[in-house]
Amino acid sequence: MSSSTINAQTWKGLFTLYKLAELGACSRTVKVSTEYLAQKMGVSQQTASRHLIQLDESGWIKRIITPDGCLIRILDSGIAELKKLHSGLQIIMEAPYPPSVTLEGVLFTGLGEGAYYVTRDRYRGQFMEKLGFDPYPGTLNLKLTSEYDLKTRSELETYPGIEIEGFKDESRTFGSVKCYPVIINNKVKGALICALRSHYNSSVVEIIAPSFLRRRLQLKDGNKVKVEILILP
Amino acid sequence: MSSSTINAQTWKGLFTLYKLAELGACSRTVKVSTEYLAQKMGVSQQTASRHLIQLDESGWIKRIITPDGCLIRILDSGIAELKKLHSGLQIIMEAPYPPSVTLEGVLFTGLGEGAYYVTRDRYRGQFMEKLGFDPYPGTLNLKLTSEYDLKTRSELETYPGIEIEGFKDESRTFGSVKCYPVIINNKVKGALICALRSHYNSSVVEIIAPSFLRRRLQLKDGNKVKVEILILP
DNA sequence: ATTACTACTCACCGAGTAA
DNA sequence: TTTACTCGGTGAGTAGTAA
Repeated sequence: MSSSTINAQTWKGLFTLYKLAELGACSRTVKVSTEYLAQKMGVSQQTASRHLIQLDESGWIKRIITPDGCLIRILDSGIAELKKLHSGLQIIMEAPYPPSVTLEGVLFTGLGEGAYYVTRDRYRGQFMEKLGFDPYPGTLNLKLTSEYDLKTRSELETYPGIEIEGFKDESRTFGSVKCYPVIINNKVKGALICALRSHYNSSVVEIIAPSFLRRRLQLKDGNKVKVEILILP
Repeated sequence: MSSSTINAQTWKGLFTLYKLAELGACSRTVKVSTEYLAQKMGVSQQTASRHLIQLDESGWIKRIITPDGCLIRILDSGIAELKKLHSGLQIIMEAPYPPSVTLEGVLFTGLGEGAYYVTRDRYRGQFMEKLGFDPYPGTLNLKLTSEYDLKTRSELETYPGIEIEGFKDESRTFGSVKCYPVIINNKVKGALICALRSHYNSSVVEIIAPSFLRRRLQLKDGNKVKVEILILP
C-alpha cells in the first residue's frame, strides 16, 4: 500500500474544503458568509452552513462566527487532505504505467521444465535476492484466451519489471528473465516470469511462488486463476 | 474568470472517476467487476454499478459489459475533468497569495485631496494605461475597524499590485502608488490605492473608479462598503 | 460468476423561520 | 443583515433478486 486511500465520506467533505481553498482559506483566515459560499458551491445557504459545521466538527477548519459572516481558516489536517488528493491525482496523471493490471488464465499442466529452470542456482539466488522468496520448484502455467487478457499480456512487455540476469554454465546458456510481483487469487504473493522458455508464446504466463500453489489454493487443471500484477512505480 | 469551476454535481461523479483512474483506466482499458470497484470505493456493488452507468451516460467513460466484469476506459472528456481538478488543486497548493481578499469599511468624507492627486496628469495617464479606466476625480474613503479588516489590510502590503510611478513637477514630489483592481459592492469595478497620501494610517483605504461611486451605488457617509480585491496571479 | 432492476430506507437538501 | 434550527420532500444507497 502506498498511502491510505480516499473514501466516499471524505470525498463529500473535500468539496467544501476545495471551494474554501479556492477562496484562499489555506493560507489565511477568510471571511465568508454562508450565502456567498453557497453561491460558489452551487447549493443552498443552509447546505453550505451545515457543511461548514461538519468540517469544523471533523477538525479540518477553524470557524469563528461573527455577526456578518464566518471567519474560516483551513487547518493543517484539512490541508493534509487536500494534499493527499492532489498527490493522488499527480500520480495518476503522470504515471506512464498503471499501478497494477490483472490477468485471468486457465490452469494447465506443462512439461515440467519449470522446475528445472527455477532450481538452477544462478536463477534461484537472484529470485531470493530480488523477489524476496525462495521459489517452490515448479511453475504454475496459465493459458490466456480472452482478447483483454492477451492485450494486457502484450502491454506488460512495455512495463518495468525485475530483471533476472542470464548466465552460462559448462554446457549451455540460460537467458535473462523479466519478473513482476503478483498476487494470485487475491491471496498469495508470487511472481510472474516472462520468457523463461521461448517455446510458449505470449498466450501463456508462468507463475512462481514460495509455496506449492496448486495445494495452497486448491487448484486443478482447468481452473480459472486471477493474477494481479503489481507494476513498479 | 480563469476557468469554469467545478460544481457539486460534477464533484460526485469525480469520485468514481478518480477511483477508476487509480486502477489505471486513464491510460488503458481495465477489467473491473462492479463488486471489486465497489470495494475500492467503500460502497455497495449496486451503487458502483449505478455510478458506472452514470459516467457512461455522461460520456466520461467507455463501458463494455462482459460476462465476468466490465471493461472500462476513461475517455478524453473524463480525463479533462480530472485534469481540471488537478490543476485547480495545483494552483491552490502552490499559490503564494489568495486569489482575492475582501475588505469592508465605513464610508466617510475626506478632505477632498483625493480629487487633486487623482487628476494629476502624470498619475492619471498611468491609471488609464495600467488600470484601463479614467478615474472619476475623487476618491471613496473607507474606514476599517474590525480586526479582520485591519489584518487583511496589512497583509495586502505583501501581495503584488500594480505600481504607479511617482514623479516630480516644478514645485514638489509625488510618491509612487500601489493599486489593486477591486469590485465594489459586488457591482462596480475600480481600484484600491495605497499610500497616495501618508497622513491616513492603514485603517483607511481609498477607492477610485471610472464613475462617481456615491451616486452610482447610492452611498452615504456611514454606509458599509464591501470591496473585493483581486490579487494578481 | 456477472450486471442492474425494483423496492425500500434513510440521509441529505432546501424552504421556512427563529434568534 | 447574519447563522442555523425544524421539518418535509427527494434523491442516493442498499437489499433482494432477475437475467
